[in-house]
Amino acid sequence: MPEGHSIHRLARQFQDVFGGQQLDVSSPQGRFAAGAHLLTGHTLVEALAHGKQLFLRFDHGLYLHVHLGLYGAWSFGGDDSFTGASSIGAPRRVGERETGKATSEDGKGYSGPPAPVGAVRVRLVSAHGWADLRGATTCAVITAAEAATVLGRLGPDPLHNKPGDREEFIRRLRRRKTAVAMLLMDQSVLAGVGNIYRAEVLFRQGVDPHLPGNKVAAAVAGRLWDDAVAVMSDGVRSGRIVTTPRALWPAGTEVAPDADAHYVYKRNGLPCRTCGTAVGLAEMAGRKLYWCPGCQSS
DNA sequence: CGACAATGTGTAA
DNA sequence: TACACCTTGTCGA
Repeated sequence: MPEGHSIHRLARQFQDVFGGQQLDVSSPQGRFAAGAHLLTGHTLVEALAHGKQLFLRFDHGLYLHVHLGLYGAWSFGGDDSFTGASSIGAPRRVGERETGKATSEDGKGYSGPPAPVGAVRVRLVSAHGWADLRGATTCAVITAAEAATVLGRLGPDPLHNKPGDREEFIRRLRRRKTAVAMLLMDQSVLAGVGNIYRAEVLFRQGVDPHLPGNKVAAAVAGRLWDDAVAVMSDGVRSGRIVTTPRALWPAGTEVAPDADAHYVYKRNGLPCRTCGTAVGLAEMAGRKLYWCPGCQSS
């Protein structure tokens, strides 16, 4: 999935290209036909992200709630005014794999959305462009009260970093005996972090992933939060997860090659970029955990 | 072409 | 702990 940075980019994208506009909502695939009927003809007032949850609020008080899950994605297209409204560089796709690649119906020749390709759960159409949702794990029309319930289950989001969030994260992490690597993926402890960010932040802070939450020093927990803020904010800017510094990329390179973008994620068996120890791989609660046994021991 | 894995989560056993 | 969800890119035959 799309970790939290992708969802925050999506919220900005929806606000930019559809905010204040009346939308035609449909479900070409059919599975969301009832929900689409509740929203169509209404105006998008606000797009919100918290962690990996996305909420689109409409003028009659109902919300479209979307969670992309493991492989959901939104794709976009439209005329020049639609593309120009986007503040995130108008990617044609935001989700499991972002791409800036233009599609054939883009730009000057735009004459409405293309025929749906594949299983399009939701299609939003404005006067100037469209958005298609595929593969989401959650897609529902909910009330304000229901949205509040979803938000209430989530921990602080490093991409909001509101006053008190840092302390709240430290409290939630340190009151549990579960391994810190599990807790960083627990959305009620920290909202928006997924498998890549958890591995990379633990490495960058030299924290043993197996250390119980209640054994993580408060200062160390604070550094985990601060690093998540830094690295995820960068992800919102670039649309990619890059956790290595430029010094580790080939000389003269401005953009990190995929092979050099991470310290440990999917680098099992390869030498640690810092100490040379082979990067480890373990299965933890059904997810792959990558770490450096040399740099991250306690 | 089929098999499989993937930035995730909810539910059942 | 297992698997259901049900899309897409990648890799091997």
